Amino acid sequence: MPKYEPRELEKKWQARWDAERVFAAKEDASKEKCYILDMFPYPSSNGLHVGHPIGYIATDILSRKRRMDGKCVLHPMGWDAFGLPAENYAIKIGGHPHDITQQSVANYIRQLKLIGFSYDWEREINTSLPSYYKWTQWMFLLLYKNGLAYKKQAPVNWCEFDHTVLANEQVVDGKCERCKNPVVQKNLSQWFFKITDFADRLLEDLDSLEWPEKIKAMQRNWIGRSEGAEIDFRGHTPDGGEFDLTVFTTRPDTLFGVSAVVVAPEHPIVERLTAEAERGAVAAYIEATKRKSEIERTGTDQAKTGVFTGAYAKHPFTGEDVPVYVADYVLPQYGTGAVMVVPAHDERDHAFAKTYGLRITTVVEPVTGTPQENPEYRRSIVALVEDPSSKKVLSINWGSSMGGHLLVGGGRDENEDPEACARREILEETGYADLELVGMSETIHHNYFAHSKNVARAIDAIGLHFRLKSDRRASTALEANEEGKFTVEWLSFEDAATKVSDPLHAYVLQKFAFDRPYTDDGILTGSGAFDGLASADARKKITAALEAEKKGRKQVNYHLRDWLVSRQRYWGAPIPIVYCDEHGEQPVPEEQLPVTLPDDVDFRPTGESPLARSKKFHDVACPKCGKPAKRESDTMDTFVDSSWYFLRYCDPKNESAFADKAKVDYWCPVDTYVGGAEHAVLHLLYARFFTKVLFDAGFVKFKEPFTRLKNQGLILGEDGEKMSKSRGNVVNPDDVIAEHGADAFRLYEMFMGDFEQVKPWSTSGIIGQRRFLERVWKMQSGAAETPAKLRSLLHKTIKKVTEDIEAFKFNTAISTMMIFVNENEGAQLSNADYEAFLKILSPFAPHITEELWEASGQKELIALAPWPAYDAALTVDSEVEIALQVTGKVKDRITVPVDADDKELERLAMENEKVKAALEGKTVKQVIVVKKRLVNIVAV
RNA sequence: GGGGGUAUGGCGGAAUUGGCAGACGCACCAGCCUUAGGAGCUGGCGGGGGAAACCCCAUGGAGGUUCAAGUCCUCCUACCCCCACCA
Repeated sequence: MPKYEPRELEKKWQARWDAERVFAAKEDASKEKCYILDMFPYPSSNGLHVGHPIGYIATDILSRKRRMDGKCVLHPMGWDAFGLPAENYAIKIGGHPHDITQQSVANYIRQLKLIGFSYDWEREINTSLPSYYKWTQWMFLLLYKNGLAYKKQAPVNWCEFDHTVLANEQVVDGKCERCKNPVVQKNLSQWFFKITDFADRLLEDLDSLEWPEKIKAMQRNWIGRSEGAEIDFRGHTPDGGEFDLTVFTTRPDTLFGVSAVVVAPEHPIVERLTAEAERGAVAAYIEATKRKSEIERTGTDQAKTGVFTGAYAKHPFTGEDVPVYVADYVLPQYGTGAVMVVPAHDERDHAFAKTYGLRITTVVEPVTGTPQENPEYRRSIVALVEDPSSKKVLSINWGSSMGGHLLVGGGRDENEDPEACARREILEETGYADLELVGMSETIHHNYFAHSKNVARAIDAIGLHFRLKSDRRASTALEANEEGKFTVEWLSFEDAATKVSDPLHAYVLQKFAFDRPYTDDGILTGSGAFDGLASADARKKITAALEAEKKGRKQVNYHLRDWLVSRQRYWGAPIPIVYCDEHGEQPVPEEQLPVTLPDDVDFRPTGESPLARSKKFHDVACPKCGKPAKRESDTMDTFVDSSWYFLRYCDPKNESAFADKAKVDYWCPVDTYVGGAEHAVLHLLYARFFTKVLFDAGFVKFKEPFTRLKNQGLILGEDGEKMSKSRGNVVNPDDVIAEHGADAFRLYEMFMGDFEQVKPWSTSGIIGQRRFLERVWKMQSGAAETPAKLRSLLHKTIKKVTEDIEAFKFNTAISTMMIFVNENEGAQLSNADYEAFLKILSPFAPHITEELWEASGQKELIALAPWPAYDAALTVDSEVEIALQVTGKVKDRITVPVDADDKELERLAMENEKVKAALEGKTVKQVIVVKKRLVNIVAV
């Protein structure tokens, strides 16, 4: 046997796969199809580092295995090739983005081929080529014709320094990602896609997907559906002006706690509602808001500022006048751009009310704890005693088993005054007597289960806030059963907040010590006819009452906004629209597509779209009348390109359609989709949106593009930090492969740990995989028959590897194969069994297994060989080792027949010498037998 | 502030879903082989005690349920990711 020289044989097999077109996908209606897809990369000029291919290796293993299963596999690769980095780099070095992209693509292909992936390279796509973006433009027109693409004036992120619009993702902490200068808002006429029309469908269909919960949660979050109500306030100014102002709230149950109405500074009504006397102040405030940067405006820890407008709004039910303010904590683009201020039940409103001295009225009584069945009713008090000189609160420590730290609490008789009751309890338990009452809470509805008395309780509690006037203490008067059960401690506010865990006491602490408003649901109070209702019920009833009086309505709002797709940049797909003086906005007729990028243009950003500078491009004839017209000069967001690319792979060279319908019907949807979690929202949401648009238009038969999604975990540098050029911890796969070969590299990436978990790279770790392959290289076969024990191990290994590949548990699949190889010494394997092992290893290490397969006398490729079946009977042992425990401690291990019954196992355990010794002088209380696992003899 | 996740030897990570914690690999240690070793082979390798048999402790922390807990429940801590003045 020659030495294992990975590089030599890897080149050999890669060349043969290419030459024989082994991985070219062909539709075959008689076979089950399987579409396994990687998120296509943006070909960066930096090339791939070792973190990138982990997902590609996983999909390659799955694809190779599924091909061997006899399935028809589509496993393509392509390039998300439009985008800013290539354009910026071109500007920097004075080249053209097209050339730079082509160079990067060539380098990516070289690197990917080095790793030995089984892509169908004949289906390679590139979003920056006219043959592709013709269909991106076609998609735009499809949306346009269905009323889903529209142009409107909108505020966008604008970088003053780079003179360009920036996508949201290019704005980092309110600054331009590239030049780090602050980003300002600018009003520009922009193209949007109406993704908001699909909000509910995008939300509902998530349930049907085999996606990580995390990604689904992020999408739900991004869509941000919130149910609530719009409420109309009738307003007036002292100058006799009148106006209608509608607010949006998710908490109509708190309507009776309104003490002001606030509108966003950008709200168009501000002009009308501002009283003459306040105009100066309001204008100054709006001006100040404009000067604020994104971060200053939207930081959650910013102080709540605002200005009174002089106007008042009438409460829709009580008719009371509440003041109207302008404040920048209200955002113009969400809801109606106006909110009702309920200081008692919203953190921001609370802070605002504190600053401007607004009334704080409790209209929702708190509910704490978990409601129980058939509770006993009680009354109680909870007293917070504060020592103002030391800023500490009085706590009673009952010990960890009795509820831990509490404030002072106690039961209250039906007619007892809460203050008197609290003073009595404080005196009895702590002895403090010189107290001043400074606050009393609303009724708190507390539910809990009293384990000591085995009874459920519903308690109406009153919280009281006392200040210590002096530390004069009387002697305590404890009941006999309370003596010595607790200690009295003074805790800092912060200590108390972490130590007091009982929900009732914690609420009282938060209310008095930290002045926190109650923002959860509860029981209505001070709300007229709605008193006593639970919040959820009250929301419905109050909304219904508003509707009946035509003063409001049920309303659903979404965080999701329409998708802004215009970009004032060169390196993207031109938007296929023409503007005619006579006929206005005109779509470019389909037969004129693609609208190609001009190559004679200076694409340096100056503020206007570079395409507008090309006369050849810009001056066209109106498609309708033929008179001179102007072409739209914006390009599309690159996320448009990637929203439909998975369809193009089905039929990448089609010139008359984005793909042949029969081919799309055959291959789609994608069965397994793999990529990084950074695309959790944007790309995956947009692709889902496009799929629904195409479904509605009858082009595809499925509503969701990606049935199963897996996210690869990030690979960190050896220092445990994210790999980056600036940190200097980037590892290049080229170097690793040059030293140990692609097979060792593939195995190591898969062996490192759980596929979806973050994990650091270790260059020394890869040697283990190289050693494993060296052992495989030296494995021998030729025995007439494999020994029974090894044969059984082989079949268990086949079973485990088969199941683990499907479940993306590649790390344990590899360790199982290592165990098999470690167990295998000398020429014990039959040729057939040896070859079966090579087959299950082949998706992981395709090159070495092709070589050994050939050396074993096979003429066909192992990549085309059938996946071995395992004999289920051989995966089950006839004997198993079980543990013998005495009271949970293992005393011995014995080997027993696998089908031994409980009685037999118990007998064997009782007869065991070590068990007998451990049972010496003890009485057996119970024997637990778990077949194939253990016998546990409980003895005292 | 909201949502999601993670925590197991020196390190990466296993653990049949409640049943023998530490599989597999790296690193390390000892021995063999070798002129040599960044090669190969054999053995060891969570901590503590003990000559040994064996005993005790141990899966971020504290409680709990159970014959049995890394796994289930309650509370807490630390770190990571995403979103965030969204009313």
